[in-house]
Amino acid sequence: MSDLKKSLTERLALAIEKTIGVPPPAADVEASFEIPREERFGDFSSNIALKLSREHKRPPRALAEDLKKQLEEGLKDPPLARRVERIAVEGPGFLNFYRTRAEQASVLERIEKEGERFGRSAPEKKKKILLEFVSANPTGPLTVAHGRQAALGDSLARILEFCGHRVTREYYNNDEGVQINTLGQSLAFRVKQILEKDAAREMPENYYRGEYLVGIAKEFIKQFNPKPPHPKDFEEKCRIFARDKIMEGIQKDLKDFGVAFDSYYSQEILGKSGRVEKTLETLKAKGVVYESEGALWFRSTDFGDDKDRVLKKSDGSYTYLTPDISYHHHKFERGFDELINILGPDHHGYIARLKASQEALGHDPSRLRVLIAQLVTLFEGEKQVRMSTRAGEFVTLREILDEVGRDAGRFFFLVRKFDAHLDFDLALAKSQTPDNPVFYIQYAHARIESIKNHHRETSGAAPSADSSERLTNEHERRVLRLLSQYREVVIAAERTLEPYRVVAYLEELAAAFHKFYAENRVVSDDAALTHARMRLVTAIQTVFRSGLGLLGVSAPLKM
RNA sequence: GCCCCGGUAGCUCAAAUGGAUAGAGCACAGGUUUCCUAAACCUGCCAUCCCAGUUCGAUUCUGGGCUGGGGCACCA
Repeated sequence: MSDLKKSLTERLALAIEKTIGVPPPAADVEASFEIPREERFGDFSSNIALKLSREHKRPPRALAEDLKKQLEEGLKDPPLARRVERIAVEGPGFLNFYRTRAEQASVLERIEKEGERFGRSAPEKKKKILLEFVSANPTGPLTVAHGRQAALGDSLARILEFCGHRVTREYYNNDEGVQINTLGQSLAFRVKQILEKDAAREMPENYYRGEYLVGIAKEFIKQFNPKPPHPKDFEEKCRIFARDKIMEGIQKDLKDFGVAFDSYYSQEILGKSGRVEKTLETLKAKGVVYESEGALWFRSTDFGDDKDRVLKKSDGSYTYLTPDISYHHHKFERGFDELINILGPDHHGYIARLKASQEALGHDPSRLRVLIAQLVTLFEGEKQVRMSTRAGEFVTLREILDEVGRDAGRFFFLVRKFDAHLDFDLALAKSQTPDNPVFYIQYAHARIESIKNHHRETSGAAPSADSSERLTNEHERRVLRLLSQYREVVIAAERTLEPYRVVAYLEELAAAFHKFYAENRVVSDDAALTHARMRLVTAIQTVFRSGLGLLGVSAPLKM
């Protein structure tokens, strides 16, 4: 909350007390403030009169007028003096606050002073957060779906860090289990296929059929020179080889996508640590585990799940859930205040049981937040690009990187809120035209750099006086207003865990800048005006750099 | 059948805990450059799935319907 908003909140609370006799809850007053959608409704707006009118049986406009009178008393003195120009009652009973010009322009000073830290705010509570994302099984290359999760997770981490939290980016590596075994068998099959020229044999339905295993098979042959008949450990060798090769590829893709994990948490190591058994014992001790039909069950229905879940199958092996429970238990034990998981839509049924398990273990389930990133549909212009994992064909993250590059890729993955389906138009992302929002924003940033260069070459000394009061036309006011909203946007993105808010903001700022630029010369004969406008565009550039940084998109100086 | 996410302009999406005349971009039609990058700008056109309810006020909340996607394992 900005200090002006805070002062207004306090003043308004006092005014309410004087007008209706009782002090209102501070939270209600604060919540009544918003930044109006439209500029003509002022810089801040409160709907408190509308809210109070029912309870106090007074028409909202009349009530608002009374509050306005009380508030106007305070405009002559600090902290509101020279900051609030006027207060108006508008619409059905909104109280609208209009800042003075000096106050509007004061954001420039703040940006100059704070630089890239501008927009940061001290969180109410600084949290230690574990953000788990991607966590794709190392059975094949990363797909577009993982791309979205990677972009989302990394950007979220940047936003949370910007807001003062400590974030650990973690990848849970499912490096053992049924799927990895199948992967090993699939590679063994491919190797034999090559060595024994046995291409006619049908690959079993459940095997990983993607072409990428053929390449890995060739590498395997080159390295080990295996000869039939294959020894007993052949398949095991294949399993390890395939798994590790694929994981290498995944890590390379992530690196090239600009996503760096702080840690990779191995399911295999977890299994060997004895932690899973310990967690199971803990659950047993809590009395939430029972035996039935030869299997071991978790009574998750006690914690709001639809049905109870099997922990240990009747064949003695664990389900996927069991080590995962242990893993999340360990996350809490490692001292994180909050856990955030980003999962694909196929996992949504999984959330309830995972939360149930953590509650059973004595953790507050609300400290585990699971974000479901909805599916991505690829388009090439109008035409949908079909993906089918089963046939072993899918569009990979690598292809996105090769086709549209890192910046456009990341940007387009972030452009919608994560719980909405995403249409990703490859043709648009590739295009270098004004319809492409990435270029639109980056171009604005580069254009400002160009103005700065021009200014450096043509202008002499800067005027000493503060000339920001010269920024009065509609474009300049619009930009100033947007700049002062940046902080609120970042805070909203932090609260909702939605980076797309930053995207939308940057698009708006870019539009405002381009419009300003089209109508106004920055560098002119008027030294004071030039100075003021240089400050303005420099401030815009700072915010672009900051905002693009939160998305993990570069801010080029030249295009 | 149950659960989750959706349904807003021709298309893709916004809209703060229920607020003011529902905003953008694309597409379409037209226009703008002696000047800091035309990768830009300007003008015009077009919308809340349906039916009730709550409310001073509903895209937002409630109920019912229609509709798109995903999920409902001793798979991972």
